[in-house]
Amino acid sequence: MKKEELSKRLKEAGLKATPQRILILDFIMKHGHIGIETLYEKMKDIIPSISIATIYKNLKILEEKGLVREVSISSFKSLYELKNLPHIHIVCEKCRSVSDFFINEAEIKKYFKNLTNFDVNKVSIILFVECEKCKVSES
Amino acid sequence: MKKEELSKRLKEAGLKATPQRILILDFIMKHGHIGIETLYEKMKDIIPSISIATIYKNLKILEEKGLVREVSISSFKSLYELKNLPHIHIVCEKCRSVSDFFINEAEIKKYFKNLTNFDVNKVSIILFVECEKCKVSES
DNA sequence: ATCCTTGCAAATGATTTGCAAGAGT
DNA sequence: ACTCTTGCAAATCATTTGCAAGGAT
Repeated sequence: MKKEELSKRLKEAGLKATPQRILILDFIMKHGHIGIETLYEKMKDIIPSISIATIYKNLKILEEKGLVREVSISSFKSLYELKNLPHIHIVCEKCRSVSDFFINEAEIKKYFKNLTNFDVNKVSIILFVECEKCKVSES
Repeated sequence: MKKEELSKRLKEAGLKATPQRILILDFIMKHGHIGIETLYEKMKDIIPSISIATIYKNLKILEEKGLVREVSISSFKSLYELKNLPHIHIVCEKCRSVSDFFINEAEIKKYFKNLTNFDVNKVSIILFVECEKCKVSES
């Protein structure tokens, strides 16, 4: 997604398209998910004057406007991701990498509706596994 | 579960069975899941000298020893629960109540193995719904 | 008796806030 | 021009740590 598209998305959400916000979205997009500290470090290279308070404020408002989602995993710091395609998270317990697995959301909701009898609005699913890389590098 | 049983569990984990620890487990058990601040408030009624640092230290060590699990839900503070029967969390988006739904873990793992092709060690599943109470109290 | 745990206070870390200057529409 | 956003510094809130005294085995 190019800057213009991100800019457009911001304006549609009623937010001004500042370089800071575009860059936040851009980095989140490139990383899939990214933590605040990492975001701050990377943004400093491009906007050296950036303040971490600005990042906090923007992540908050971007989440309120529905552009970004916070990902909470026990014993991890919060990560942030674009609210695009529905997916679940796969966490490697060895190397602590987090990756996305895209899903058919309706399908999953149906499965859980079936199981629990609740109409599910939203799901948050994390699978803890050992990733391929770690399996291979095992002695 | 009675105090003696909790005390036994602590000793089995190689921890001393102090009143503070027993009370922490007792409250977590009674609440299903409880946050640190609430735990602190409730414990003060029974052990007025309790320090919140003690609660932090103990939750940490209880988690390390596998007696307790931290539950992370976006925009919630961490909750803690006993590591007993496998279950998933159902969160009402209206009243923000959190409840447990007990599952057949093998079954769920099979479902996701089937879907993702990963051998799943552990799952963390949160379903966001509107609970019965909230549905009823809707105008 | 020994070692672990507690409670306190201080230290650290994370997040939020107020405000004046600057940038986007 | 007007309003929203930024960056800074300070304030607040959450979590961790060191240490001396007390408690569990």
